[in-house]
Amino acid sequence: MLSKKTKYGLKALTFLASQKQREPVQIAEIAKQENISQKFLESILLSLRKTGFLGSKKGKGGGYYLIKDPQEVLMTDVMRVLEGPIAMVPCVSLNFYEKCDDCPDEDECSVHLLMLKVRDSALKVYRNNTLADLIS
Amino acid sequence: MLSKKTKYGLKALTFLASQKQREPVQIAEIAKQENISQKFLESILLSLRKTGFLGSKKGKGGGYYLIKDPQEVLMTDVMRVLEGPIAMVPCVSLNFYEKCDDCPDEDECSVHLLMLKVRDSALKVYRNNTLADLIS
DNA sequence: GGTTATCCTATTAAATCTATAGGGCAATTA
DNA sequence: TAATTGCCCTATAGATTTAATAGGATAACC
Repeated sequence: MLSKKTKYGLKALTFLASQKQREPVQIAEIAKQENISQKFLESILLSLRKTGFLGSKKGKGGGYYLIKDPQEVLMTDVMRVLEGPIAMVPCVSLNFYEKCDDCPDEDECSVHLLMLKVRDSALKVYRNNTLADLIS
Repeated sequence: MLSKKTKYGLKALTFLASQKQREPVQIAEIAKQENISQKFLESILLSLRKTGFLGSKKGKGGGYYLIKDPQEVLMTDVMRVLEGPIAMVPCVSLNFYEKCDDCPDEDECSVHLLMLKVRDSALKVYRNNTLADLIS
């Protein structure tokens, strides 16, 4: 299940991307438009800034704005920051690999095999979609 | 993230499918071989029986056994029983559809659009894989 | 210097997941 | 028919994660 954090994060990014000018938008404005709890959104935007997706400006006329062009923002990167691993099990994760406690041999594991295929298919989608593709 | 329930369920199904004869295997035996908590596995196997994947036999010489041929057990069906919806958001789910509270219009929603693609790609994998494909 | 709006930490409420406990019930075997 | 075996079922508890809230610190701008 997709977390609310990711859902809200994606909506906020899309909102900022579809803005005519690249001028700062206040958290309150985004929260209102997208029906998101303002305080919760605050922490999400903060993490998107720290990971290089957004810039921010304090004080009057301040807010958040997109740093890169929407075409250059890959969904793989966004998803990994917001949702974490794209893989459904750590043992098939590219960026968050971890060995399973059970499971003596990954190559013999049926779950491993299946989840590898699922990961690849998801990866394909995320790699072929940028923030620009989400704007309808 | 894939739940332990699904992981264990898949392992158990694979274990039963790779059995030479189609004779009942005790819970304890499966739990030991696959490093699974026996009591937890018990409830998982029970749900797999109730949903028509497994049969069971009580008393001495009893246990669980596969009902269908492994080639006929689609991963779509297994996943939906064990893990629930294949979609990452209810608004793009085929079998567990639900409207979002926020989001006035699904067709305009960027998350909806992206998750539709992800669902389709996952579905493709699950539809093209049966229990027989998991046995290496 | 006051106003605006982001920044940051801590805390909590709720939900879900994982596992355990304990006994009941049905089938088999002797 | 009595004992044994192993599934059947419910309840519960601990742990983890998620979602949201509270409250103030900090920085920018006029």
